[in-house]
Amino acid sequence: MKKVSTDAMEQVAEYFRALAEPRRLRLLSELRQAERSVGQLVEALGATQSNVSKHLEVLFDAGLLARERRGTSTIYRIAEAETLQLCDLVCGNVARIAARRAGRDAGLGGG
Amino acid sequence: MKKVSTDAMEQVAEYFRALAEPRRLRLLSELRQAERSVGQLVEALGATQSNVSKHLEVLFDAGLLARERRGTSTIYRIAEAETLQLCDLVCGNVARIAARRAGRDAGLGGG
DNA sequence: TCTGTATATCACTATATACTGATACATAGA
DNA sequence: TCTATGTATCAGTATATAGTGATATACAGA
Repeated sequence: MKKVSTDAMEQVAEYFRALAEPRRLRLLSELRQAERSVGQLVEALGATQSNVSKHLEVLFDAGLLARERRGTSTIYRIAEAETLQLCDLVCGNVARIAARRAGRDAGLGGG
Repeated sequence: MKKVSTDAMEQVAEYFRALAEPRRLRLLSELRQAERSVGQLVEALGATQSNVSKHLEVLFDAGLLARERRGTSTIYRIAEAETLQLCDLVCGNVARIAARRAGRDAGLGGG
């Protein structure tokens, strides 16, 4: 009888929304390897500094990233290991869905 | 050295985007218990038929739901068990982030 | 075919947000 | 203080999408 409140539903939706942008996934992918400064991430993505900064803010606000100042730089890193676990799970789901579709398109799965 | 393509990144983002709406999470929550017709879901959510139908379409397009016609009704169900696993993982993450914030607000975590 | 029911889609409005260039803010060094 | 560098934020535009009521489509029964 586990009932999920509307408020919790909104928080979960916000969490997903933070992950619902290719650029932000790129940022997580970069940070997966090691912590990085904003400048390094701008370099890696080839986007504007303003844009990267804003995306980092969204991920930080959602609780996905942690940050720390070192001199004039801000260093970002992934806040929790579970975030990566989530990305892996989703990648698996997406791959499976793509495979299912491919099978259907080829007429293998039957309908 | 696992490199993720931009195309895959967009697909994953689309997957997350499908989950980034409270109403769609409500729909998944309903369908978690059992398969349902559109009408039943309209009743359960108290939303308009047009709105529910559109959200179901988004979830279906993202590969999260399966559907089947029975007479004049369309019956929707969750396509894969992994989808629920994902929601559970995210709920855990959100709860942990909320707890971390609460601790910080109360000045327990130190900064 | 005609009627009723269930669902999907259309036309439209309102809102959110991704993006950019310019600018403000913060820190380091001379 | 002045200059340089790194980051965050502002102002403005373009686009995506959530929401609605109205309408089209699909099926069941008489």
